[in-house]
Amino acid sequence: MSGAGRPKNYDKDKVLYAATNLFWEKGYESTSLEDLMRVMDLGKGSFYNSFGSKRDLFIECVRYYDSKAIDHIADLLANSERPIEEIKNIFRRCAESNKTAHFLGCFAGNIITELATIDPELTNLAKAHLKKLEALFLYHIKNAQRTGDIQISENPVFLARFLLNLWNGINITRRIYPNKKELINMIELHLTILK
Amino acid sequence: MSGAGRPKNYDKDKVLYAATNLFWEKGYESTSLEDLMRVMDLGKGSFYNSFGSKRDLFIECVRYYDSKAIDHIADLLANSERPIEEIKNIFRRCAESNKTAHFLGCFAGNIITELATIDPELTNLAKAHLKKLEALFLYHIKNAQRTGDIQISENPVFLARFLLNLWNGINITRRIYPNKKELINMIELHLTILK
DNA sequence: TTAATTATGTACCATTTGGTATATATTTTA
DNA sequence: TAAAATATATACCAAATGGTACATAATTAA
Repeated sequence: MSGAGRPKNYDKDKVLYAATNLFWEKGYESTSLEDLMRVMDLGKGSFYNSFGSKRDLFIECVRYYDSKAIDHIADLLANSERPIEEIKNIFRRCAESNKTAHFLGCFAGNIITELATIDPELTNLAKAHLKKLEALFLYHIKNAQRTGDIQISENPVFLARFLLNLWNGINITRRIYPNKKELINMIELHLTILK
Repeated sequence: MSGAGRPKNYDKDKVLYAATNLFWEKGYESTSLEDLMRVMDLGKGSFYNSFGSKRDLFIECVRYYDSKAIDHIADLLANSERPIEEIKNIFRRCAESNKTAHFLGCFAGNIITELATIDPELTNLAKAHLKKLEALFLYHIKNAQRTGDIQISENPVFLARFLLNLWNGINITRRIYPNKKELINMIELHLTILK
């Protein structure tokens, strides 16, 4: 099935997941190869044979995260009877995160902030992710305006970007105020626009 | 005037300014001592004699930036006849930044994002800065509600945090859409709340 | 059963990192 | 003018960095 040669001794999905979580926690530069090899449980030989370089692995991790996260949210919204309410609940659940999740923030937002002036290619991967998120918002806002689920007649492009900015803002604000009490009212105030 | 000993050969304000700009551009970890010594035009001897360590210098830079930036905005608002309009204009001017400013973003937001899970002490300096910014918003929102300059009766604490989140969101959104056209409508949509 | 193929473990490496030690230079104070 | 005090320049350093070379192990195809 998988051709000749010694078989891989690890589960690709598992090591990618582990690496992604580490990059998420520490950022790109502050994650060392030693760290990566430890959490992936891989030796140097396997690491470089399989992933080429730290940078290549990072790219794979971002793509891995991108597809998983976007698929998840797309499914959530596609299977909801009131997608706008589901979008609102996604933001509300942000406020209810535990401390760890608050301090981790959004993987894509973190990458953009760390690498904006340092590595445009890596930054673009993260930008593309957030643009997909915005596109999901836009799609469901347009639908809701058409079906009458929301009454606001504002340009849906602006509304989607408004939500993207709420998302991005929370990524920083949640580190300053890592608890529901301090976040939820600010978030609800944003959501009053979507009606 | 300044006691015995060989006098310093550099302007403290200038080297601090140069170091701050470099940290702003590259972040904490990605800024090397070599980089710092170059932009500060200092040798190793002077560097360590005067600033102790890279980390100590960073702390000085954040404090330096914090006081300058907060003083500037506080003055702007204190000297305005309609502080709420001035706040709105601050956000509008964000949208009008040049590409460089868009990619640099907010120094404090960048620090929080890079160091949230890595260095709580450094992160706290940046958090304190953004809390001061929020406090300025709050002060002038309360005033405007009292004088009738704005009519909205929403809890001013929530309104101030709403603006803080707009600020934080722009820090990331501006990297994705680094131009006025793509930012201004989203920003204006936020500002419609403040009336 | 042997050759081809792929994975793994290990020893090694050049570069860069933040930092120290120390000799020397320049100033003020006594 | 000598001593004390501070600044600067330079040589040096240990540790960590990402990465390579290569021998060996494990599998399949011929």
